Amino acid sequence: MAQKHELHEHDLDPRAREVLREIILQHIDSGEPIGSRTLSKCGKFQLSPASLRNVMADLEDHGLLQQPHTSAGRIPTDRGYRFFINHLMKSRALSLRDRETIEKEVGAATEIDQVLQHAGNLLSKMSDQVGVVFMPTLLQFAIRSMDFILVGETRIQCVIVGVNGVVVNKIIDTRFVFTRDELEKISRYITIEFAGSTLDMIRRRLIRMTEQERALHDQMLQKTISLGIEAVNDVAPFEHELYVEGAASILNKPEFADAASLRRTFLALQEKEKLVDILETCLDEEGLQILIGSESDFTQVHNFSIVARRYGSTSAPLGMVGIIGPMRMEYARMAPLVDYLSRALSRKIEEEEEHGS
Amino acid sequence: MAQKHELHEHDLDPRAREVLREIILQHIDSGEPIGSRTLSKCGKFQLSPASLRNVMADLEDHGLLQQPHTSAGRIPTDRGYRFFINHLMKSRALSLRDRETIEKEVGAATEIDQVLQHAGNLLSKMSDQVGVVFMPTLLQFAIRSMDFILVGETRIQCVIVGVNGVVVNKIIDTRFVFTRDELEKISRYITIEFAGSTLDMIRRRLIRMTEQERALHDQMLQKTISLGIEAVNDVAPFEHELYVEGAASILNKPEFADAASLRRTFLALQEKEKLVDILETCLDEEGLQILIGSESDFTQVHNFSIVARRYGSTSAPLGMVGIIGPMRMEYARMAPLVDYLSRALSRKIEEEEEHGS
DNA sequence: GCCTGGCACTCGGTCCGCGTGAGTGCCAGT
DNA sequence: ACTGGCACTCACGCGGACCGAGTGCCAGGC
Repeated sequence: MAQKHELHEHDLDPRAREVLREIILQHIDSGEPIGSRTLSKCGKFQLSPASLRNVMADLEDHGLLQQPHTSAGRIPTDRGYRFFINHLMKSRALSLRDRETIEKEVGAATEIDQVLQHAGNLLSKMSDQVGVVFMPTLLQFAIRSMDFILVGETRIQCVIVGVNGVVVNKIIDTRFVFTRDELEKISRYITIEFAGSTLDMIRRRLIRMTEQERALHDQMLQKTISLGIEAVNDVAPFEHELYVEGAASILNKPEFADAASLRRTFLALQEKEKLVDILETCLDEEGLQILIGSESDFTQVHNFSIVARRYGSTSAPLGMVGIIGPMRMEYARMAPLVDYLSRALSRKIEEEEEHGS
Repeated sequence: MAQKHELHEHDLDPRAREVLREIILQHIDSGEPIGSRTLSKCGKFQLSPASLRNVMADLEDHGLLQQPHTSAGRIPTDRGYRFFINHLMKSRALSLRDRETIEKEVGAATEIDQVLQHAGNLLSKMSDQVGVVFMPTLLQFAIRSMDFILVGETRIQCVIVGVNGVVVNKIIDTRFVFTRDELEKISRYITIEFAGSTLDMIRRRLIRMTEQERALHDQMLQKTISLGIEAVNDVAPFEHELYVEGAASILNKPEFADAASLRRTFLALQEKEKLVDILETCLDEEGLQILIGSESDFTQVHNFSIVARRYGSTSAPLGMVGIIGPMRMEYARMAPLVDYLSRALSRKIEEEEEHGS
């Protein structure tokens, strides 16, 4: 009888909602299936176990609860969690201490990579879940400068600095031989010419320039364009960075007690590509995102939930930051935590941007 | 009765040696404890189980075998493996195909980081164990060039290129404000002045120069020295790089079947510091190194063995490459594999060095 | 003196049966 | 509309029995 369509708030009478809420809260706390008896004794309802059983049967019909086996209590389904998060959850505000901790930690590091890694670490510690921080490729971001350094006779390291202070390094093997002087000139030229453009724009302009160049036969120009295109063109090596911190904490959760799921979990956290996929799709949405179990391929397989939010300057989103944990997690605490941290990160990055430019 | 001192080859009569050898081979193959009956039936000995039991009892007295519990067969101890490796093992030569695979893979990548990561990956796949590649800090290596790039108003990225083609990047926050022109001059000056020196030497010379500078009050020189010292001084951020590849494969080994050891193993591979410690100490030895169980703190706790060998140019060792697996691994195959790969890596690096300079 | 077959013993692993307790659905009564 | 009662189900834990692999020891044979 489980209904397929999204459940609205008013589809459930207030009592049923309270019962669902209590079951989820208790289950989050204990990890055990919740039975009618335990629920009756908790004091929140002046109802006998039998009545609660009826309510719970209704909730099960709605697909919000399920029984792991016939004679066990109920645990929430993915839909149950979803309903809880949308309609029932009262997220606790972050304590002053927590906020201070975040501000301090985020403020401490100066280099962007460090800030991000710190953030993941911090998140993992504060949530006791796995913290993830994701920074996608920089293709769509504007650059502040672009420098080329001689690293071997025909090997050049290209250092690109984004307007938001992000630094990306890439090594290019080229067919030309460059001298230090040439590279300095080229660096200066390209930086002046292209500062403020996105890598995408730069690539297109460079390609257009190839045509002009054919007419001029200017060797220096030719080298410049060739190097510029090399640097921007094959953008794949601008690997997205993904920090996964505190995998240890998740291993102690009772849901990952047995060897099989422990192994699966381990492998899942290693396979960063999948994770990157998910976070990339989340990048389009603005607010706090919560993915529960079956709501994405990745979380489905592993019974994970992901709580994440975009961070970055107002002008352009930079990446995602969030936590991964078992579906049974304290969303009421995780939500404000991730929210606050992502905002703190964003603020930090904006400051950096103003300050550095 | 277990003897403490190192066991020599002639301490065991030939038959006992053969028995030990066979037990270890069979145990490596099956993972199970080996009993006298199975051993008798294998055909290699024309002996009854009872006689073999006597031999095995002797081997146990020597501390080479042990029983997991009273009524089980025997498995090798750390000492048993050690004796096996030192005196009994016949390492198979690497097949032509394997050698070709290695040559191809090592030859493919151009950037040193990539080569190393590839190597770890390859090693993991070919051995079905965890592959590790370790590159320590560059303090003791000579540099080819040193460039400084403007990344923020008071933030400079320093790009150091070693004579062996290794590129290291480091971002410095400085109290001075630099212009592009200044940085170009400084880069050129430092590169000309210090090419060929090790970071350690450079630091010492720069510190000596501070005194001269006080007399001159040359602002440019002051800036140069300050930047140079910053780049070299706090060398900790030249983090040693450690690639751990293919952790998945080790999880399928039967010795890590239960949840507890699975968890321990997982955590062990995450804690890279410990691993770095070990590999660092191994860096002094020249040939192939095999660490078994209790022979180091790390391997003891986790029942690991490590097979590793130094790689790098003849002039200076660069790092360690090897595999980590359960003590029960095919040493006869792993040893030549690691050996060959490390030599291939070294050759590659030497070529790079000649070619690039 | 070395090898062997025999024998008693030990111990881990598996299977079975039982009791227990938590939980359910349904129904009749208030 | 709520409640108590009742029969039923099922996972889980426990103890006992059994089996098989392996051992140590001993006495006998080449």
